[in-house]
Amino acid sequence: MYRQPAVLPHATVSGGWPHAGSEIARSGQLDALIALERIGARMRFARDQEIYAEGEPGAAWFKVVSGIVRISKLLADGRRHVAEFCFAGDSFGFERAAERGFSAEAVNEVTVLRLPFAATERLIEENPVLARHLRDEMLKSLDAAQHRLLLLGRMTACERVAAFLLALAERGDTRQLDLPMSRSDIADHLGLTVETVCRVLSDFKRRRLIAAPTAHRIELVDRRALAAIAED
Amino acid sequence: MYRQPAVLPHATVSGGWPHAGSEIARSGQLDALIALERIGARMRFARDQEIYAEGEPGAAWFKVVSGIVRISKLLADGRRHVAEFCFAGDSFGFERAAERGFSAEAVNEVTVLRLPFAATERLIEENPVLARHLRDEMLKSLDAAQHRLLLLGRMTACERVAAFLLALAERGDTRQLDLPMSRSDIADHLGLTVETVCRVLSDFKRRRLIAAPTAHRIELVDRRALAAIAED
DNA sequence: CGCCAGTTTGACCAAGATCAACGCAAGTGG
DNA sequence: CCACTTGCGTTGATCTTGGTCAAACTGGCG
Repeated sequence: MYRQPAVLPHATVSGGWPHAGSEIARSGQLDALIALERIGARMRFARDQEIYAEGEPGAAWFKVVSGIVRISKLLADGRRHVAEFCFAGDSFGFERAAERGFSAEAVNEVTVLRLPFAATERLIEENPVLARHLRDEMLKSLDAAQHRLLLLGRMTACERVAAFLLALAERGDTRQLDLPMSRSDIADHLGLTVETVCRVLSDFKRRRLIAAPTAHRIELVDRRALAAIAED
Repeated sequence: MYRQPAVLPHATVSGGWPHAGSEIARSGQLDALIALERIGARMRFARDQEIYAEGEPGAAWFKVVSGIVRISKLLADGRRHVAEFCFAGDSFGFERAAERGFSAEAVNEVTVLRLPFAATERLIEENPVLARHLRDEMLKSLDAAQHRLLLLGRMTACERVAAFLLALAERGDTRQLDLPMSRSDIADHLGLTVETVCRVLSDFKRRRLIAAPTAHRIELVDRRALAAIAED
């Protein structure tokens, strides 16, 4: 559901198409990242600050350097939909339409690399490795979206929450994970209500699958059982 | 949610990045399609025949020439998830993983263009327009997936069915549309059960929003009302 | 200390799932 | 040509999951 953990400068990026993680192209991919670093501008955003808004023209795509970015959309009647949480190494904002269909906000303190479309386009002409890297990023997003489609279309509340926790754990890699996002962020991401998310978490606590010292720090006690719930 | 209608040889394809439909690149895009036609193999599939299976290695991507392709996945416990219906002009099967995560089957009589990854890779080197075309196809898929994420995450059964009908209508373009796929295909695509799909359709009939001479042919009587239900 | 936003819990409700018939049209075989 | 089967589609009765509404709790922070 979520992409590999990767800190930007030393990112483990995937190679050829369609195989991920091949060794051959790795150095080339690193070149691509260095090239991007040259045309990109680093920017910092504070908690809940807007990186771009729905409806804006949109002249650049982004790469998360650190922190978490929330890609979301507000419906007319107030319902909100959080399409994605982007972690360090993830790319976002390469949408097709002339106007942005979603807004991007910082969940916590965030640093991103802003990459203008025009400069990227130029860079691609002379650097085919970058084109491949970009394609790979899109495929990662696509994969993630497909996985989430399954989650939202066919899984129960428990399954969704379990899958969410496990996905986060795969990034943070430790069994102690912190969720900087609010419960309603999580709910809007999983297609549930705040109350349901709370109840499922409480249920997991009662069943000793997780422990929660604070609301935003969760320990995965019985990872195997969680995996069994999330299955697939 | 769904891409523009497009018959392959005369396809209206979109241009630069990220703007869709720009006139400038159209002829170039046509070149790309002609180039693809050269490396691609046309294949026919009968109703319910498998184009590729979940777990297969996957050495090619595809473009639908005619007919409808169903991209789906079967869960361990029997639940099924239909990720996408692909219509003439749509591309599918460019997944990142070494193994296919979904299977592709023909919904009705289907013709596809099979495009091996290796040959595509080679063609891209010498034909940057193709690279752009491919990127565009991926962005289309991504857009579609995002839209469906919203649908599955936040919309009611009525809203889903209305949106589905309208999306189909935009492709077929007439008010008379036929749904060659079964009710359970539709249900598994919308994250509902067969019964719910039936009930909603019956409800729409009762409210004179649609008429249904047969189960697989539906007339949109009050498109405006349907649009109001689907909203957004 | 008291306020405020976010979190948690409980009581109740409704949308949609499940279970069970039934209808209907297209085969199939006698 | 007609009984019989088979696979969808439709409808109804009932149940469950998760949503809604409301209230209590918690932890920062002025």
